[in-house]
Amino acid sequence: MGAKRPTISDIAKAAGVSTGAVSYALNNRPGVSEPTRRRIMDIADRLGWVPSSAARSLSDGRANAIGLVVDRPARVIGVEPYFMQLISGIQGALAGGPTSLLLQVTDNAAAELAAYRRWWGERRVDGVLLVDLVQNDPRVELVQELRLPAVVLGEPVAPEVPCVWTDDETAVIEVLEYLVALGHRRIVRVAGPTRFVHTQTRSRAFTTAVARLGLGEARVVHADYSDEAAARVTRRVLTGGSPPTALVFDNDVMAVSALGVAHELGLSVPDQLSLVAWDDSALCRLVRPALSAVRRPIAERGAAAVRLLLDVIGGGPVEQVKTSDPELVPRSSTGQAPAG
Amino acid sequence: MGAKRPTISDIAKAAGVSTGAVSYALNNRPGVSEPTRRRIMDIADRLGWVPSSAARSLSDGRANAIGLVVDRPARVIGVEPYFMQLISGIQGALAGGPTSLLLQVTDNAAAELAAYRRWWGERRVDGVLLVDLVQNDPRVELVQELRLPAVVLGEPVAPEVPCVWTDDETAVIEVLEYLVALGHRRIVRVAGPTRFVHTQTRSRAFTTAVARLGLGEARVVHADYSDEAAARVTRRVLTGGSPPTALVFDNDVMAVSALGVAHELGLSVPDQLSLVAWDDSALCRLVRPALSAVRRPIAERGAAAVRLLLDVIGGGPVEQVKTSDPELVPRSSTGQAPAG
DNA sequence: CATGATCAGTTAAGCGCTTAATCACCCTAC
DNA sequence: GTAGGGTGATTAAGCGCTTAACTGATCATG
Repeated sequence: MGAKRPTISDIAKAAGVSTGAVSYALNNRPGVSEPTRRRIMDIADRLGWVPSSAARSLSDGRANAIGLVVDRPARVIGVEPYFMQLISGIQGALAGGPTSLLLQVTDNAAAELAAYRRWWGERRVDGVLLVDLVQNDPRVELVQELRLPAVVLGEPVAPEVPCVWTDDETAVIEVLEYLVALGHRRIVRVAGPTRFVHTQTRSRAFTTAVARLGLGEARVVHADYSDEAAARVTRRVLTGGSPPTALVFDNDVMAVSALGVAHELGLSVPDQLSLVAWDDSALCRLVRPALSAVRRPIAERGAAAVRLLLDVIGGGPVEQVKTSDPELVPRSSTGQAPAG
Repeated sequence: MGAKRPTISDIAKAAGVSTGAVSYALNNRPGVSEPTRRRIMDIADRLGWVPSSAARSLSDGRANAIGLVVDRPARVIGVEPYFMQLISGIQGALAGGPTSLLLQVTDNAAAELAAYRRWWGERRVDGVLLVDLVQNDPRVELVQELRLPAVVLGEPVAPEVPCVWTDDETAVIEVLEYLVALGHRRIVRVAGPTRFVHTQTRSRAFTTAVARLGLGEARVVHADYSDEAAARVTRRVLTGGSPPTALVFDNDVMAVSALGVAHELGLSVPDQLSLVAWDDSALCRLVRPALSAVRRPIAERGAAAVRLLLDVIGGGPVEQVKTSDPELVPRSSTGQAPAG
């Protein structure tokens, strides 16, 4: 009916006890007899009582919320399935609990820092999730300075920072070995921006593996995850000297974009050119030929990060959690290297 | 440095005034002299003071947050650029202000209702955004019962419910006329689930226009926005009796999926089959042939909805805001109908 | 039978902020 | 000289909940 929200004192009145007793009862703490507790509980949910988060936060200092800020231009974020999958995973781990997710999308790093600082100041969140770490990331410094519980989604940065990571290096190697087995020797990696730590990690793994496999000099080019940049870079690589027979991308959007470029250049995929996407998604399945991709457990990462964060907030130990390994899903965009 | 968050009483102490004075000063209300106000302000931001949202909510009853719950299966949500664009728009309108966005992704309607109810009970949000309305939507009833300010993103449902809507009907007509001009007469609409109001709105417009243009009986088939369902439905339609020469989809993912099916059936797009997507996105640009699409101002909708919601929360009048019109972006997936 | 324990509650302070009510001045006006 | 009127502040109550400290019983124990 009306818009009156019952408070514990309404319950207290109805039960003929003090508000203190009600609080103890509802929080399952000792101090009230079993029958009284039951009576209070009954009244509480007959009245449809829900604790006021503001009052709770104010008195116990916990916000029952965690924050995520995503700093990628709107242009990119719309296309990439990555974040929505991540958010799905996060919600999965949050479901049922008292904790909510505060989301912010910004388009510059300064705004992101400001958001974290504001949330902290307002005591709006108990902790935050950090994604897309860059070298010497100022956010890491910030959360440490503020003593704001945080979990890094990506790769271990320092032993005192909890994180959830995925073994990308092994996956890079697996992809390379797979391509080499198909006869490819000129393989170019189309990576994301250099500043991201995960870009560097993968590039390092790539370079090392290329050397180990005796493929000559490793070639890595960079784009910004957008289809436009990827198209530009791919076009240049494919029309330059000693063009590669296989391309490995850092996300799915860029790989799909490259498919268009190949088409435009009259290169048949996979007969003349093989393509591998990172981050499998419906996108990869949807296009023709369907893209071979490295599937990472994105939702799992999100869920694990949330669990870890809630742990850390609860005073648990700092851990570095490893997710299940990425796996290569071969589809129709990879095949034998062209002869000669 | 440390993790001590200053409160107004710290400021009061430093300024040698009462906390009341500090509060008046920081909120720009009368009751303090200009010099004192300035002094207080200075101290406040030297100390890096940020108001505690919990304390504020508790005392003034406002949460400074709005909520959005999206109820689509994780499988679908990851692919569709729609929501991320919507969220971008929402954030744009929120940026700079004191209001944050609380997001929840669920996979069933009951959980969605529960989320709204909980947020209301916890006084966590000042208002909510409602998307994907269905016929006689229980959420509308709920927010009215709770007197929870809400803005519907979609179509007007009732005069007392504020909403932001886009003129889909005209767009449907425009698309049809465009296709008819290209010589198409057998046009099938591949729609989203019937339960959504916007599906019905578009279907009605489609049926009416088909009749008016003398195209015989209107054909509408339904899928659930996913690529799998779209592929299934498209396959059936294209291999059935009197196959259409043009298909109009209710989102981008389904259209892309249909492109794959056409390929699989050896139908050349656009020579033998024309395809139109709803909701333009990078997806449409990325595939070959690039998809003709109806572009809707998604981010604009989000931003307008937020502005309206903040208005309503502030006690403003209930309005029905119309966004700019959708526009057809012709690309390579539409062409002359095949002869005969 | 006095002495602790134990149990079931109550009281009241406090979390950080807003705001109505009050107060102490100083200034005009009659 | 005193009533009235602004200013520029202070006081204190209250928002809804948690929790340490306290109160009164009831009950076993030496």
